[in-house]
Amino acid sequence: MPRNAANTRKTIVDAAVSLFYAEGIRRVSVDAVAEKAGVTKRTLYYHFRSKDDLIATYLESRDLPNLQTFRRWFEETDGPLAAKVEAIFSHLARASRHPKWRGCGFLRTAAELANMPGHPAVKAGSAHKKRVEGWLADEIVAAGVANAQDKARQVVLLMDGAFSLVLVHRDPAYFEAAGAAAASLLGGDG
Amino acid sequence: MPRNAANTRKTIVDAAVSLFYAEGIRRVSVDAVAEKAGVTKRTLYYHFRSKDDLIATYLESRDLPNLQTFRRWFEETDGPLAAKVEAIFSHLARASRHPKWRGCGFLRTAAELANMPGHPAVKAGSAHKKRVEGWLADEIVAAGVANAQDKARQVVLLMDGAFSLVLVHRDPAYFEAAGAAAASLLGGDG
DNA sequence: GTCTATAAGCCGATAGAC
DNA sequence: GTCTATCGGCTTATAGAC
Repeated sequence: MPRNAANTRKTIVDAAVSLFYAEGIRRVSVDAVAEKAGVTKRTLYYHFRSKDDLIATYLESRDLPNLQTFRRWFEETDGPLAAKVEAIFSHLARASRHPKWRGCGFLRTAAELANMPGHPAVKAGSAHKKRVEGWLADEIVAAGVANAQDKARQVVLLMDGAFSLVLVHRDPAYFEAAGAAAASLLGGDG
Repeated sequence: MPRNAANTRKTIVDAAVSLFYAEGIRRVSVDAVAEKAGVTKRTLYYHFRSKDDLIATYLESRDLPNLQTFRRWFEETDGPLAAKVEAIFSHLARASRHPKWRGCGFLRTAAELANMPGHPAVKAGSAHKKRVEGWLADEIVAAGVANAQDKARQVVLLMDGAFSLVLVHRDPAYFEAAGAAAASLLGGDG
């Protein structure tokens, strides 16, 4: 594959994704991203205005892939709505057992940038979370369940609560408990 | 008040609490904490082994005060269990409107230290969250509601989900929605 | 126990060559 | 568009005086 500009840019973003997720955005230096991408820092600054720009690009690059993963887990599961939603939580529980799991990159970035509410990366996180909530609402409507907006919001509250508490306690049981609660409110026990 | 050792130590911890919560633990330097406390860096390092030690002390110092605030909000509210628990969420929604609000310090620290699971500060956060969950379970038992453990866990999932999503979206409505959901599962609508 | 001073290295960002 | 080289400043932590 020829090394053109778009290609180099993607290589840098991939390196940023890997390092920022693994170690946190403040802990990872621009030098480290450049080295991992196999380019010099000067090249990195040719493609990105600043480290903040790179951080925002990192999260924007994860929006669609993460949403698609949720959709796939949902669609691959047979049964009623409650079972399909609960399957998302079961997959997250399994993922959280992996030694490289570090919680939700969007939430962790918002936590690291809590003193900069208007930061583009925080906005990217907000947009992603809204997209997930909106998609869930659409699926709940499609399943003919009432109060879809309220229920979608409760599901994402449980999901992001589990992301946070599993990160704190390192105990996947919080994903299981959240999944059971989500299934229950979607009529999974009826 | 005489400036003795315990006094100096407390002054340093107070400065750390204020700065670490406002700006994040990685963003705040030891120099900044020492300056805010009105001591030199050498004095700070006399009282604390390292910055990590100071970070852990910061969170440990917030365990009891935060729990006591929750208890007070709960006890000051008249009515059934569901209303008393929902009041906690209403107070959090109000607090989150303050311009200096930055989410939950325990969750934000766990997010910043996600690559160091055994860090003493993360353990302090885990202990605090367990204490809140345990206290809620006790109150649910005392109110004679069934499945107290499961319900306490669902309440903390909703609460920490709201902490996270209000930080991302800067929208207190997530605290209100979480409070309504918590009240509902505790029989508030029955 | 608190001070002044500084070590030793990493940080984000830039200059200028080609 | 990518390179080599480096700036000025900030970082955690320590040495030695009193």
